[in-house]
Amino acid sequence: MSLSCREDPEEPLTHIDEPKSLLVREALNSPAEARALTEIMLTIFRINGRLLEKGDALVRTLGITSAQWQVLGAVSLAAKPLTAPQIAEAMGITRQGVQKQLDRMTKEDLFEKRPNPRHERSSLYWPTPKGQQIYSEAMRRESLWAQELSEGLSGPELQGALDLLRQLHRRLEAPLPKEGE
Amino acid sequence: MSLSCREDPEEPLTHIDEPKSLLVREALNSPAEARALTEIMLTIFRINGRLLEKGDALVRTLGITSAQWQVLGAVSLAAKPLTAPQIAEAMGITRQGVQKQLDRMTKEDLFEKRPNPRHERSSLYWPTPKGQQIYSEAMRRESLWAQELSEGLSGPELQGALDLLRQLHRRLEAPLPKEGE
DNA sequence: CGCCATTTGACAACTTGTTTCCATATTCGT
DNA sequence: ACGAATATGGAAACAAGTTGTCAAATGGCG
Repeated sequence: MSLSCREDPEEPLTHIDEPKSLLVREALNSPAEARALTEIMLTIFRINGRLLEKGDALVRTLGITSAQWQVLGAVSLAAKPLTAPQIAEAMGITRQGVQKQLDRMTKEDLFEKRPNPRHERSSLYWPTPKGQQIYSEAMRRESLWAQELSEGLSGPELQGALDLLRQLHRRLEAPLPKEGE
Repeated sequence: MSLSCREDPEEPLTHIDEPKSLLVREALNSPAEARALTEIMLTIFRINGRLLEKGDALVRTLGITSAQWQVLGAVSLAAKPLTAPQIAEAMGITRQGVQKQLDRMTKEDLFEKRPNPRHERSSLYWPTPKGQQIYSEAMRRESLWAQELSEGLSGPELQGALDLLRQLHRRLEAPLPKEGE
């Protein structure tokens, strides 16, 4: 949280060669659009980190983590019981990761397993009344927080940013061309 | 990657009660700005996931992970050798996490330890020529990728989205009010 | 100078999620 | 109906990061 060892930024210590020059040269060669997009990507990383912090803090006193909140949200949004792989697909993470959260939340009486008529081993999961109550309280808090956070932001600008981000997301989802692996 | 078990979305399976109604009610109570912001946050989560995938794929054939790329970037941006805690501060993670990456990369001849005149045990780290070369190639690939990805996107819209995201980031950084913990 | 709080490195345990491997269940083509 | 391809769960290993503990180094203050 603090750099006690080298506060003053100018004194030249031991340095021999400078990769920075390469970084700068590459950046200047790019068109403005690509540079803006790179900045957007970096900002998304930073915001993502902050959002995870805030999200965890928001639901901590409900006894869940934001990962568990997300699982509750995926099932609630589907409005019907889902299997672990279905939830994983909806959340964009692996089924094993989802399964761990489901196991924990089932043990904590937030989810219940139901027999799946379509599959002998792959149970369906549905929130218990306790799980539903916790989820709705989480959503209430999120809603209040979003209202506070959006205070004074321009509606059209928000919508414009959302449109662009969705476009970006669409461009990112399809191709993963193996990169000469 | 595919939901084989429940493709048809309409057939009512076993469901008893519906938290969805709560979700929808909350959403409709919120002003449009808050709803757009919530959508932006969800989209950021999704884009973040895709970006991490792509970033890893981009540098995989260079023999580094995106975490290591980030460490190289932090030191290159500073343009002088840094200690592990300084890099951690710059990256927003803990010094132990950075130290793990530094240890690995030092072993792989991507970083070299230099004696720190200010501290007997806390070494300075600087990329070796090999590390510099790998980093500059990573940046070259990133630049090409960003150009490709930004193709056809409107410059002003990109800039507008960036401005809004930065504003959002600024609003997210300060207050973490403990939430009645 | 000496005490003491802070910083740091080293180490270990834990968390969250991914990957890999295997055994079983399911689906689909013939 | 049979067999192959695909899904699935479970366990184990791995990856990246956090937290906690301890000892050594540093720096400030009386």
